[in-house]
Amino acid sequence: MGKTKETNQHTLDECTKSILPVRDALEVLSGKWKLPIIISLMFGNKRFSQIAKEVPGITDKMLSKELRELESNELVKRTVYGSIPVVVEYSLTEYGHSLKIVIKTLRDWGVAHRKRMMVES
Amino acid sequence: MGKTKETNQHTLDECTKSILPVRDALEVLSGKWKLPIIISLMFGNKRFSQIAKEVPGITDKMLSKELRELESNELVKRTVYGSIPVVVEYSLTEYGHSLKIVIKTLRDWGVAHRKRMMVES
DNA sequence: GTAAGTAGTATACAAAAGGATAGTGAAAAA
DNA sequence: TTTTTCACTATCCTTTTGTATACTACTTAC
Repeated sequence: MGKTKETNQHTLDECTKSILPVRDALEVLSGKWKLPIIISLMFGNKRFSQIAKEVPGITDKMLSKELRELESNELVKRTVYGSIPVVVEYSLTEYGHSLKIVIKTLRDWGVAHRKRMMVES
Repeated sequence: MGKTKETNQHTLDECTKSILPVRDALEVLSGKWKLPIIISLMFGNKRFSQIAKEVPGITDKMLSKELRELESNELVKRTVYGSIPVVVEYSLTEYGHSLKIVIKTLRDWGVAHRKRMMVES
């Protein structure tokens, strides 16, 4: 009786210790568009319309909203050049680049997942 | 002129090659609850109400919905024992366990992210 | 003169995700 | 006898996400 309860408590603690940081990460990264936008910026600094072309399916409204969120989380930097015509460049911050390994891992899993789905169908 | 266009086309292709698999992964994993549920099952097979206790804040409705989706993607297995009372056990499939590295990477980033936020405030 | 590109914003709407609360029916514990 | 446990489902509601379309004001190219 005591044993079982202690064991449960122990795994619950360990469980929480894993869930909380993952939840912190998800708060910043979750949604359909943030990671694709970051991936596009990993290949170089881009302007608004360039990102729009490279992230298939995104609308201007979503891109603008997501860029603002990424900027407020210090993952992306926005720089304005000149005034006529206005040119705006987006780039990854150093912190944004720290997501490289997360993206690589997720990408590898995604590749395997797609293969698996192909075989099944 | 030709050079610039070729270069752009090249990075666009590479970019797409990264975005598509990440998008495949996100389709299965995105949302607030799926990864936390999987983490809870990484610590052992569980019954419905046990998962509900270990994933802080989740409602029965969300848990039931997410478990069904995870099952249909073959990440989670649902087993019914006996009939009175009904006992249902959830477990990770082997495929579900392949997410271990994804979760570890995300967790590590989340830990660093939380530290960073603490320092800032 | 017209179209396309620059970086977005405004508006209206539909769909999906998530939250709060209550209820089911049978059994076992208080 | 009332409560608790089990594994959910039902209903209603709000918030978030996403889509579609049009618009701004200026410049360059055709």
